[in-house]
Amino acid sequence: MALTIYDISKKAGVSIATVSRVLNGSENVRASTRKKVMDVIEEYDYTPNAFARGMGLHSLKTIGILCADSSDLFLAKAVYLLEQELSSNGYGSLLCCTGYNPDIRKDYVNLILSKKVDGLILVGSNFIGVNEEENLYIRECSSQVPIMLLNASYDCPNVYSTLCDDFSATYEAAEALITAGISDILYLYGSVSYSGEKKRKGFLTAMEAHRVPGYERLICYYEGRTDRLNEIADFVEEIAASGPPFHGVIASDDCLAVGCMKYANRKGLRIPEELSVIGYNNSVLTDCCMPELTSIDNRLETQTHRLVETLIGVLSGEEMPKKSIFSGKLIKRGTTLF
Amino acid sequence: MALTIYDISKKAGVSIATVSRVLNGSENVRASTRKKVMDVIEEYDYTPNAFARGMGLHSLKTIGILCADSSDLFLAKAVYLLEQELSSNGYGSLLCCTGYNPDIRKDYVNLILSKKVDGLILVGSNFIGVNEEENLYIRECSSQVPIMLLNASYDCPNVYSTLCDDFSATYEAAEALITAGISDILYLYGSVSYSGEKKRKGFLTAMEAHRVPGYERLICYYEGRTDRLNEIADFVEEIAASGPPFHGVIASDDCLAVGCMKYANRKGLRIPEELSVIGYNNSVLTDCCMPELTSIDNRLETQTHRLVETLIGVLSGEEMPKKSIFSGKLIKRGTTLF
DNA sequence: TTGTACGCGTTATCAT
DNA sequence: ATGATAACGCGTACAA
Repeated sequence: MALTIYDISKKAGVSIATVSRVLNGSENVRASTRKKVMDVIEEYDYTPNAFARGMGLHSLKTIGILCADSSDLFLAKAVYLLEQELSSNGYGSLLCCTGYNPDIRKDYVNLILSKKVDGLILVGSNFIGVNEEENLYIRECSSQVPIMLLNASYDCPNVYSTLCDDFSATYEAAEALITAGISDILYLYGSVSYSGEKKRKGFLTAMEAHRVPGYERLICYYEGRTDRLNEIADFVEEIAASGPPFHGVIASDDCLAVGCMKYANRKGLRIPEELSVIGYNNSVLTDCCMPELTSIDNRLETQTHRLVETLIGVLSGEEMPKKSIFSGKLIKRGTTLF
Repeated sequence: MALTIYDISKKAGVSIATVSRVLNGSENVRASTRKKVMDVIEEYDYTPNAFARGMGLHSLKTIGILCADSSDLFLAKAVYLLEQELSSNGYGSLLCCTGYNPDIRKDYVNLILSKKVDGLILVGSNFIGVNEEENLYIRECSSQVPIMLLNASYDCPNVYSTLCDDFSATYEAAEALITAGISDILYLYGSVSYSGEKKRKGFLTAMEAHRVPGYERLICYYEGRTDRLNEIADFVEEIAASGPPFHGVIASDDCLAVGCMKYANRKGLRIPEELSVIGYNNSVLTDCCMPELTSIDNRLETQTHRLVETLIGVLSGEEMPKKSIFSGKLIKRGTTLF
């Protein structure tokens, strides 16, 4: 059986209150007493019982991390970085993968909240729907613990957002293609989430600004799983067969972009001479295809760092910015002419 | 302030013991009483305090998941699958990424153990070192909670292993290449872990069995990060420049294999005509390169399912197999001639 | 500076 | 079937 604070207090010849004070770094302990207690603690390798401690402190120093699918390249990296940041701040990470069905999100949130986490991080913009009523569950739970949004934004007390300016990043990517002489651009997206909509609007705003006619017909939504590259290629092949021609592609995700490259490869289209491709997320996939994929970097490391920094601040009772926005960056590689 | 079990018992006009019985699905409650209590619980949306509950049950129904880096393709998928399995068994997942430095592993284990998890899953074979003393920390902590190894094996009470027969899988891959007429094979590996050594031995045993001369010079260890594909390509380029020629590659990881493909691409080598490549893990990377990568599937889904099944059994006090071994499978794609 | 005593919300044990 | 009560291990007023 593990030792309790009572055992330690007895062995050290002090009261449990003193042991507790030593444990929690209180100033009001004589140095000699502290040492006496510390010696016993170390001798017996004593660790306070986490449950009892959680009960007293109303916290186990644990943050809930919710994401749709932690095996997704982008989300996996985000989860990893968050865990690292939290860990170095003394917090544990309770991971929970919800899948992409928005209807059951609420259940997962309640589940993880029932575990008494100190805060909640929602990773990925698919936690924020387009219409208000989808997001009510967030408003509800924000009364219990601070909610941190990564790659999304929602205006609500006790909800903090960290995100990339996906609108501008996509706008600039589209503009770069147009400037390079390519204005028949396929815009391929795979989710209608918060950031997904920002990207799409960035694209169509750029097309409007440059008065590109008929661009709407080349805005296509791919519903399937983004890790099925061949199915993505099939999808693009259908578009190419039935829709207007295109010589550029902007995808809302690197996977979709690589899927396009597979399509091009099947058709013998040369990249970037006959087809320019721009992805999103600047993931490891950008390196593994030939030529290497031009992609938009959303500064995930910067975002996760800031997010956790903000969270720790909130938990310490400090006033923190409700929204932190970073700008994305187009990383130019071999799939574009510029 | 959240309601307590006392509040509920008062409102329902019963004792806290009865409320607790209802909560925990005890049989010894009259149906009418149960309904009465349930109504109050639902009306006030009562949830038991997790800390107090943990204290009573000595468990918060949480499993610790340790892995080196959850953003690694293979590990990320493993973590995801484990979380799903655990979740559907009513367990939460406390994730902790340790990095690849074995010296600090022990600290992480103690840290996560101090959070009172019910069990520990060590994901990836790099938790098991080649010499016994490296693994002592596992022996120590196995007295506290059951330890589950994914993709590794270690003989010790209360430690359970689930793994793929990497030796045979690699042996067969090497044999397949040799049978296809390619016996000058570069074996590229990136870790000296438990499974890493099994793979390597599978390779060299196959080479011995087929009496391939001088194969040792083509067994190469890449020390860098496996997500730096261009650096891998640089590394292979050096080997090609200074070492004996090779017309086949077997890599211990898909990333390394794709790195080789990048090298081939730089040199204008045709795949598979001039260079055959076989990867390991059958990850999404196999699809994103051209041609698609032949790879060894280690049946991760099967493994994670069995691992959690075993863990749940152990936690329920059942007798469970100490070791579950599945056979790998060579998934043939475009980077090999067969 | 140190100790006592209580509260935290459960589950478990023993009566009834 | 139900209730009263004792742990569980720790933090913390409050007292000394």
